[in-house]
Amino acid sequence: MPELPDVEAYRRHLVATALHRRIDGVEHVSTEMLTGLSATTLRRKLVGTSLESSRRHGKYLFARTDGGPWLVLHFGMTGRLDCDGRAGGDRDHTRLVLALHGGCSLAFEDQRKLGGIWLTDDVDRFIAARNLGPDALTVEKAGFLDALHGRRGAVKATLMNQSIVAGIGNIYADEILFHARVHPRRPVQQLDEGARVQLHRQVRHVLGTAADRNADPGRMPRSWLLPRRTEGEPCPRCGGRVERIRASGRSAYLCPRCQRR
DNA sequence: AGTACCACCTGACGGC
DNA sequence: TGCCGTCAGGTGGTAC
Repeated sequence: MPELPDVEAYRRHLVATALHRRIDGVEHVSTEMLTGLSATTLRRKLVGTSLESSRRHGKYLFARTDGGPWLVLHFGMTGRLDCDGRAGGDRDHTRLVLALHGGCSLAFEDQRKLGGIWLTDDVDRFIAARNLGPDALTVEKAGFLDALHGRRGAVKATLMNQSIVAGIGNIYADEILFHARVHPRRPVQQLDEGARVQLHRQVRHVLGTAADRNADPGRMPRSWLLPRRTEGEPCPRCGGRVERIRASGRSAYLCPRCQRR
């Protein structure tokens, strides 16, 4: 599931459940998920500390220990963060568990192991090293226009390019383009200033709304494309038929009547 | 700079 | 029930 709204929901969940609790143990460490980091080091840096604050940039979640370093999580396609299920819902796919003093255990699960776990001393350097663009939820109009400036590619590929703007994935790219009434294959070049401003508005609106609803697909507005992501379903706006095409190597759903090429 | 394709890994689902 | 192809919300590399 994890695009920006999901990661933001995980961050809020972490803040509500796991901050300021001593980490008594680090369990179920999946070493395949660690890059440039051993399970021993991870344990040594985490046990006895507590998580004191959090950040998110695009699809990356950061949690700062009072010992200094930040724990970094990326959720790939199947990652989840859960602090309720004390026994952990999903032992098979659990990749990291922080046993918290007097509270729940914070469990990171990732069936397909496409996510990752890191430690970093400097979040901004971590972000820069990965070449991430501005965060899509918080980027201001000027920053967004800047990011699009001079781009010649298809608009959907551009929105999903994490080094241009960070946090938009396949599902929400479709949702944003549906609201902005732009066809996914439309070259960015062809969007005038007004269309770009509208696109920025929809980026913030769609991601913000989804995050506030915990990225729960069942809670998305009926006026959205998301509940209608199936070929032939009625467009919630015009009643036309939802179409599925291939765009930038992924499935794209759109309403061909609302989103002209 | 942009695109298309492959790989990573582990499934779920439909057709036969 | 088993086998096979296809698809899945991410990212990184390669080749053109």
